[in-house]
Amino acid sequence: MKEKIETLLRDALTNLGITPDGIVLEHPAELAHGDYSTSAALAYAKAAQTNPRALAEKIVAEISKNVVPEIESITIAGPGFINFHLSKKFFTDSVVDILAHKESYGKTNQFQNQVWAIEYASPNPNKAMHLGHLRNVLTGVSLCAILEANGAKVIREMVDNNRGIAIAKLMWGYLVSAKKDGTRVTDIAYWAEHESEWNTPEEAGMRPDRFVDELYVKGATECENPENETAVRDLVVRWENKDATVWKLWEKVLSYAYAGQKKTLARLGAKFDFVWHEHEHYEEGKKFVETGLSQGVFKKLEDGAILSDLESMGLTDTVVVKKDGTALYITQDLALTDMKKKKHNASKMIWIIGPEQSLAMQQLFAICEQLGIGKRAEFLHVPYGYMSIKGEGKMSSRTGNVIYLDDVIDEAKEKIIALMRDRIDASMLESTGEMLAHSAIAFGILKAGRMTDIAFDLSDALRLEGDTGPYLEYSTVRAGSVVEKGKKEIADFDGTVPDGWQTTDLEKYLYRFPEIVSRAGAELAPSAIATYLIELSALFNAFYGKEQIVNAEDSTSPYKLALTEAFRTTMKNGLSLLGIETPEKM
RNA sequence: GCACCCGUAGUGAAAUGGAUAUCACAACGGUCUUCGAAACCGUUAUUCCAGGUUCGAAUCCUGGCAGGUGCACCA
Repeated sequence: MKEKIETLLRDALTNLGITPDGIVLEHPAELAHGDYSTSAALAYAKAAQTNPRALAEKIVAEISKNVVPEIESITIAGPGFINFHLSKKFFTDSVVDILAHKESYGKTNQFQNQVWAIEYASPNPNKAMHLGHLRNVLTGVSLCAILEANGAKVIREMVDNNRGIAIAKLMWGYLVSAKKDGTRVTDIAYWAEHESEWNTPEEAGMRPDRFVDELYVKGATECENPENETAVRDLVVRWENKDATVWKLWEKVLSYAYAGQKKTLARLGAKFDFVWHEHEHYEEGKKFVETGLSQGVFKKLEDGAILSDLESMGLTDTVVVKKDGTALYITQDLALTDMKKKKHNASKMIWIIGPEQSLAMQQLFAICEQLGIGKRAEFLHVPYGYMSIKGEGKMSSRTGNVIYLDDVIDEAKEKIIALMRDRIDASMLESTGEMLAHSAIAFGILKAGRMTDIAFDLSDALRLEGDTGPYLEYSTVRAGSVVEKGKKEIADFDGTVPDGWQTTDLEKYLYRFPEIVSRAGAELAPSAIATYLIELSALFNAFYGKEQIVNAEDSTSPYKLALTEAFRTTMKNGLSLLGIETPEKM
């Protein structure tokens, strides 16, 4: 429809002797101003040497020579805006279209035949997931869904940083403090022979991630004592030398970490096609550095460290290998990027990572280009705004100012279940509570612009009224039960506009959904979806309040039901692009 | 010092360069014997400052001010 009107405008302008170099056609903010609006008359008035309103009238006269059935009327308003009002039939047809497409309504093909490899989440396996991970995971889940809806083949990836000093601290914490009888053991050989004397998370009565979290903190604290720190460093060295006993211990603690993270990630809707484990590629990076050195991409400093040469790329330099010859994050990222690219043959590679990594990301991309791993334009860092805890300032795991994700979800769930207890079947409480808790938290984060800093307020995130996930879910579920009640009448809808029907604002919004999906994809903006869903729900709830939908006496009732079902379909599809599932009842 | 991000009602947020800046929370006042009140209807209140570009600026540019982040051998 949009293209159609644009063509009409372009032809009209050409006929008037104006060469249009671009036409702005948009949905006016006010529905009363029509369905599409253009400012072309304002923009081209000067070129036409006339005033905007006069030009607008000429354009309208020109367009009116053709009969377009979808356009009911064209009006001129304000300083010279031309407003297009679409016909009742157009809206009814769009409702029919939604009902026909169901789950696929809203899909576009703007990224057809493109492969996007997206890295997100990547929590370190020595800690339980906390609020600091939240925005990353939710943004990633949503963007993957949005890109898929726009036709891309999406590969979801995570990097598991499973080696190094932090993991060694966790191993040490487990060794010295997880023994069932509470005694302290530092001899790893003894552990290997008497594994069953150590607690499992179940035996300790803890969730595995929290078990790990506690042991890591214990290990980190122990390292304040130089003697212990030496022992921990020794673990790293022995691990790198593939000492079988150390590897056994390493695998043991990691298995607990993975078990915990897997659960939390699943609760947030995060799925992965590939997990890259650091231990499998961390040594590869140095080869790239050596190649780069011989090609003159890098230079060696007097102290032995190897430095980038990025001045020509407009970036500050960074060390790629330390003076002692050991690797840095960027060293292995070179190898990893190369591996990812070769594996997926991706047209676009995306890193969803916090904004503080911005410079490091640009450096990585630039170096990859210098080494011929890929072009800078194929790589994209997608950052997001900071999140602070309201009233407490920045989150810090060091100061113990940590809020665990599972606790937040559980708290929301408890509150929701209390509310639903009398209303729905007991067997559904758990799963519905989980869905709604997730929706409250996910929507609370995703409705904000991606780069907007958020002050996370726990009580605000657990809210159930207003601009919230549960509000959207409630609207959708309520629509569902109306449709259920009128399932006989809905069959009477014949796809035509009922007599005496006045087009509703709800219809004027429903058909825009695919445009919103397209914009969310182009701008990598989940918030575009979120904002649309709030507006759509408000329109449905107002419609619901004003109209009786199921009414045997009312000849428009079948269409109202069809409209309600179209709303429900659009909401479900929209929510799923935010990673949010809709329950049947709540 | 340099670079990047941000600044919108009391609070949290929205707004592809468009018309009277939108939504929610909070506050105040209404609406359940009738399809689900987690809802609806109404009232009050907002673009950091100064220039500039433009027919038109919360949005773009310049300069301030305030906040955040990063800047080579940490992860």
